[in-house]
Amino acid sequence: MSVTQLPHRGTRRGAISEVTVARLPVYLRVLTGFAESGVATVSSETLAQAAGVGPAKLRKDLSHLGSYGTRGVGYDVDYLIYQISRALGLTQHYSVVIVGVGNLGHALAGYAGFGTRGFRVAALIDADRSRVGEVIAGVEVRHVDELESIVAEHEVSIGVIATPAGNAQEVCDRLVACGVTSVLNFAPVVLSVPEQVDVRKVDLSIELQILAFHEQRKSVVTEGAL
Amino acid sequence: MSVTQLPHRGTRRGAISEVTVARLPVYLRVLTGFAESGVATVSSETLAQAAGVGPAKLRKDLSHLGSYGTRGVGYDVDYLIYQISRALGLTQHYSVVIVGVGNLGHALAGYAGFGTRGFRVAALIDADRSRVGEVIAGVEVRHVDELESIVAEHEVSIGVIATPAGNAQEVCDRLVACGVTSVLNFAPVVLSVPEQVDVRKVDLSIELQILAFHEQRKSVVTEGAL
DNA sequence: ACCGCTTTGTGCACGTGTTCACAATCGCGT
DNA sequence: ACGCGATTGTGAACACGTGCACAAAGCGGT
Repeated sequence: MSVTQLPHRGTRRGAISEVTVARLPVYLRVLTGFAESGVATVSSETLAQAAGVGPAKLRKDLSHLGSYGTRGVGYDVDYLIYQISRALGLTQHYSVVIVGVGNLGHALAGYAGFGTRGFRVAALIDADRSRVGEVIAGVEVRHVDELESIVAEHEVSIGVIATPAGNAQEVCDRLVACGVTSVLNFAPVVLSVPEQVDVRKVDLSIELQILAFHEQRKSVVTEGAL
Repeated sequence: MSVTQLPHRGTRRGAISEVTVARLPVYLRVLTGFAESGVATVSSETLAQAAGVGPAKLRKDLSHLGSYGTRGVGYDVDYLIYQISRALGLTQHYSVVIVGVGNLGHALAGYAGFGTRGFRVAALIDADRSRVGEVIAGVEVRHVDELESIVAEHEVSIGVIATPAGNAQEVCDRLVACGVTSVLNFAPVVLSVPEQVDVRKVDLSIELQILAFHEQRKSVVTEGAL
């Protein structure tokens, strides 16, 4: 999973907490699965188990969006999907640019999650001119020199950085300079951005290291049991 | 960033908390950068800024591993790198298998973070026989039928799942059945695993949706300011 | 040897997130 | 119309993470 890079900007009154927001997409996915299976209503018990959380936490999370369940019955699947989508802002449409068309950028471009649910990949951007013009998953690769004009033209609000670590900050600065206010960073660096920009970081190496820690803990425990 | 899928298994006495463990790899990376720049000692102030956290939090995190700083001076970069590495269990070696050689599996195989720091990719595994034998980033692709024997032979403890969503749970079950105790899941599903297995999840779509939420919040605020 | 400057390590207070337990509420059968 | 079983929504207790503020402790200059 990924972690926010910046400390919480003061939580507004009545706002949904950050941890809750992070869980809503999971509920949404599970609910979509139920909907496709033809399930019409779910209890917090069932939904919570499918999402891997406790029922109480689930109900409290959902209660922050409003009272969309009916007591004694549960939640209407379709209606809850709509409400969560709305709370997450998925009823609007967002244009995304992916900068860096290496292996990772390639994978991201092909990722199904991008096309659906309100996200449209406006362009793939790379510094290597030999890749420019190539079409990946229906999207054209364009040169990084055009970054500013692409962002302006498509009203891009979300930038995905999949460049090598060395270029990430520069790319980020350029994105921010032309109005991008959310950044998803795959490069292994800590980006510095102005206050109002949100950065989320996905870092392979960090995930592995966290797993390594738990592995080690397990072996120590096992030793201790001998 | 990514998130643990399961609730905290009871925190052991004297253990390092989960949030701290998640930050240690960041400190480690920043420290490595300092070391390469020839910096010998850093203060909590400097290190914290580079890592994007507050100085107090940083010191408290580090204090959980022991007293490795010297007052009035700061932390010895090399020594601290060693201590964090040891705390994370990176002084040991871990064998990893990557299951699913699509775009994402390809990207992961090529990712530099895997080769270094105690992680060795034992094999790439795919269900498509036409890919078997291919060599990616110096690692051979082998068929999923051999999964169990590969895991046993290389004493694999960490499995990376980069398969389509539909196959993820099955692959996970097989990995767990032959002794893998840590799983890094890129497939957009909630895996169910036995108690002692750690699962971490990296989910593109979830990250985007979280960013979408913040984007929406910003535009609402902007509207309100008109 | 001492003093003052710097920086760590940490006790304490605060805020946030989680869990429990239960009252409020709904549908349904009679 | 009414009562019963089921399930939500939530107040209150609790656990955990964060940030402040300061005492403890090292270094260097005199």
